[in-house]
Amino acid sequence: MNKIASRIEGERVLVIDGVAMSMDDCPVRDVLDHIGGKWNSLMLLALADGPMRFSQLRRFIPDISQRMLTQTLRDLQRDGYLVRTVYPTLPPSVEYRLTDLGHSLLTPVRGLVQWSQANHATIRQARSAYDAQDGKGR
Amino acid sequence: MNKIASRIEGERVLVIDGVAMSMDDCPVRDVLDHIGGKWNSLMLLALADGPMRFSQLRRFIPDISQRMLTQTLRDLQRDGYLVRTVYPTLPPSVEYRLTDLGHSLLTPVRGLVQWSQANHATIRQARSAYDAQDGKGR
DNA sequence: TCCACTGGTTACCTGGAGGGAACCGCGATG
DNA sequence: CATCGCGGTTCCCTCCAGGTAACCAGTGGA
Repeated sequence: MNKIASRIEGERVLVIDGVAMSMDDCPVRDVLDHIGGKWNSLMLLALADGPMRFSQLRRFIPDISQRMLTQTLRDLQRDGYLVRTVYPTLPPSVEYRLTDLGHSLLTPVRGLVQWSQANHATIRQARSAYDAQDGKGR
Repeated sequence: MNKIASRIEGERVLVIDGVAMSMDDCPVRDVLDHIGGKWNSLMLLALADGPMRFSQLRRFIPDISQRMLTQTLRDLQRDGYLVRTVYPTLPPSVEYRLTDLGHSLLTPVRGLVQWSQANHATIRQARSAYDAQDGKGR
């Protein structure tokens, strides 16, 4: 059996696919929880091909509220995905630019984006099929 | 400018990286919101190398509550990532098995998992650096 | 004089994700 | 007779992500 839920040196660990995954201090969840926010991955994609200013991002993603824009940018900055630079012009302009870490995260994120676009129709189909049989035979 | 926030045939669309992303009915968010749940991606990984039964999964992922286990499995089944098969034994045993769609989703998910493990240390470092400077200079 | 734009902060509120615990029928086991 | 494991369902509660709106200082333009 390849699957092991055990303790290695007192730490609870799952071994899946031959890869150890810690449950107590899971790096995967630690990362996924943050980029899993409503706007985070979209923000990374928005900054993919060049830095943007605050109000530029605001116009680019019209659905985001000012509060969530600030918060999302702060979160991404805190995790080191982007840098915030203030230029002392009048009025001061603030530039957000992806770091190398941010750019490298884009690779797996794009993988998921492409998969989503490729399989969206299939999923919608599966959903309506499930809902239909759920309604009749239960 | 590569970035366009516009309307194509009345639909609000972002063009990022040369790829059109719908905002109104976004396939990416539609997928990411579902696999972004707390247990969903872990569940896919747990079923990666073979089907498992309900209580087998329960023991495998001890932290999940019975309620969330059922709900997560239903969600994944609804989206077509896995199939639920009841064997009329006594007591009836229920098997959960990934579909081809589920397996194919594992590819990009693994990409993210690997990235997370590779860059976890860097991120934690960035976080504590941010928190430290936030404390002093603000 | 009044408004708009810059880049935010703050207070308030709500919906829903997720946790905990009890309960279910059935059969096997002690 | 009681308890365990199977595979759930149901109710209740808490917490927080995220939305709305008001407000801020400073400057430029009509």
